[in-house]
Amino acid sequence: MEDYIRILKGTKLFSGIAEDEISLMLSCLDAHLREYRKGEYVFRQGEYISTIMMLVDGELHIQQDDYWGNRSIISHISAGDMFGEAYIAPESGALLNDVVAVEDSTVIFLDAKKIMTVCSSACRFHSIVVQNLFFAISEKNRKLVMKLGHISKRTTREKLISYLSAESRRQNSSDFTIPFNRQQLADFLSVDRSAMSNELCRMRNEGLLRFDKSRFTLLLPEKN
Amino acid sequence: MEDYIRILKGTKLFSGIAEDEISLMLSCLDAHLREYRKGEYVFRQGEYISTIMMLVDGELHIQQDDYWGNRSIISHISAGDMFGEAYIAPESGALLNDVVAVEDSTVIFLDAKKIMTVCSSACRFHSIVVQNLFFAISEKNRKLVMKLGHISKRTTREKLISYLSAESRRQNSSDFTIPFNRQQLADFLSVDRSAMSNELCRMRNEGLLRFDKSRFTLLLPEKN
DNA sequence: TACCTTTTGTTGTAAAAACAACTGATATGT
DNA sequence: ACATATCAGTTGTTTTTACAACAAAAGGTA
Repeated sequence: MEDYIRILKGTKLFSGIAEDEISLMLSCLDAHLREYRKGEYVFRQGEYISTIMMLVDGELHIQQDDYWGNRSIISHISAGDMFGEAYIAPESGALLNDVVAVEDSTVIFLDAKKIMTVCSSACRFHSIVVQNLFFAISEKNRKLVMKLGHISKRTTREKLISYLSAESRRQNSSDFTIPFNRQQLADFLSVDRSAMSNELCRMRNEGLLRFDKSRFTLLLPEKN
Repeated sequence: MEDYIRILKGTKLFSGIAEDEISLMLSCLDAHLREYRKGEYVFRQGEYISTIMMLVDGELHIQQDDYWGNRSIISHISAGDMFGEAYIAPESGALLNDVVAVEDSTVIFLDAKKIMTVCSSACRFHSIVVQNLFFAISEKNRKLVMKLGHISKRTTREKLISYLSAESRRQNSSDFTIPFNRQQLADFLSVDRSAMSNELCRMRNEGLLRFDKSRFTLLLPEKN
C-alpha cells in the first residue's frame, strides 16, 4: 500500500494532502488493496458497491453489454483515476457496468461511508478529502453536460459548431488549439472521421472558420 | 421565505429534514430569496457563482448561445429542482450557460461555502444536507453517463437498443414501461420522432421487441 | 535519401436520418 | 355526441451520414 502513496498524492481526491497525512488517512478510510490480472473483472454489472476505488497501476475498461449481447466501452481508466464515486449513494442501485482489467492492475478500495462521515479521530484533513471528492464529481458533471450538449446536436456541422464554440469560449479567444487530432475529435463527438473532415472543409470554404492541424480560428460572417 | 419551507422539504437537498429544522438551517446557510419576472435572466454566461439555487416557484431554462448566435435549450428546471451545484468548486470557472425565467419565478440562494463547511453552531442536520448534496450530484452524474451512452450510438436503432436495454436492466424485466411518450423519447435520444417511430416498427417486424404505448417487451431472437 | 507511418483531406456509393405532410386512433372537455 | 387536441404510425422526398478506398502531406528513422 505504502508503495502507492506517491500516486495517491497526485490524484484529485488527495489533492492538497501531504504524503504522510495520506498514509495516516488510509487506515482511517479502511483502505485495502487488490491486484487483478489482465482480463479479470473488478466488478460486474448488478453488483452493489460501498467503496470508492483508486486505480494506482494498470488500466481498466468500464464496459457494458446490451440485452442482445453487444459490448460497448463506456470509459477508460488510467492510473491515478478514481471510479465508482457516483455509486456510493444508498439509492444508487446496482452497477450498470462491468469493470474489467485490460492490463494487470492494482486497485485501492476506500470505504465510502468512512469518507462521507467526518471521523472523530485525528484526521485533520478529512474534511479536505470530502471537499475534494465533491469537487471531483462536480467536474465530471460539468464535463458530461458539456459533452452531452455537443453530441445531442443532430448534424455533424452542429456538433462541430457546438464544440468549437465552447472551446473558443473556454479559451477566451476565437483562435485556439484543441486537445484532439481528427480521429479523436470524431470519436469524442461520435461521428465518422471522414464525414467530419468533409464538413470541416465545407465550413472553411463557406468562411465560417480557418484551421491548421489542431489550431482553429472562428470567423464571423462578412457583412455584404 | 417561510412560505416555501414545504417546497424545500420535498427537495433532494433537504430530504430527511423536518420543516422546523429547515427553517433553522436557512439562516445558517445565509439563504436569501429573489423573484424574477418572465424573461429575466437569473445568471448569464461568464458569471461566477458561489451559491446553490433552489427553484421554489416558476420555471427556468438553462440555455446556451453559440459563437454564431444560435440558441439551444440545455435543460428545464421546475419548482423543487436544484441548480448550480456543479459550479461551486473554486476551479469550476465561469458559468457556460444562461439561466432565464420562462415564467415568473422565485429562487432561493444558499451559500455554497456554508453548506460545504460544517458549522460550529446548532445545525445538527448540516451533515445530512452535505450528504444529500453529494448524493444528488451523484445521481445526476449516473443519469448523464447513461444518457451519454445512449446518445453516442450512431444509428437510431442502436440508440433505442441502448436505452431499452438499460431500462430493462433497471427494471429487472424484459417487460417494462418507460416514462416518455414518443416525442419525449425522441427528444431524449435526440433523434427525429417519425424516424424513430419508423425504426421501432421495423424492429417490431423483425421480432426484436413488442410494444404498446409506453410499455415495451424485449424479445430474444428465435432459434432456427 | 528512401522508406514507413500517421494524419488529414477527397471522392463515390449506399444507407440512414431529417423533414414535411397526412392518416387514424385515442383521449378530453363541453 | 361533437369538436378539439394529442399521440403514434406511415409515406415520400431531400439531406446527411457512414463506409470504404484512396491520395497527399507531414514526420520519424534507418
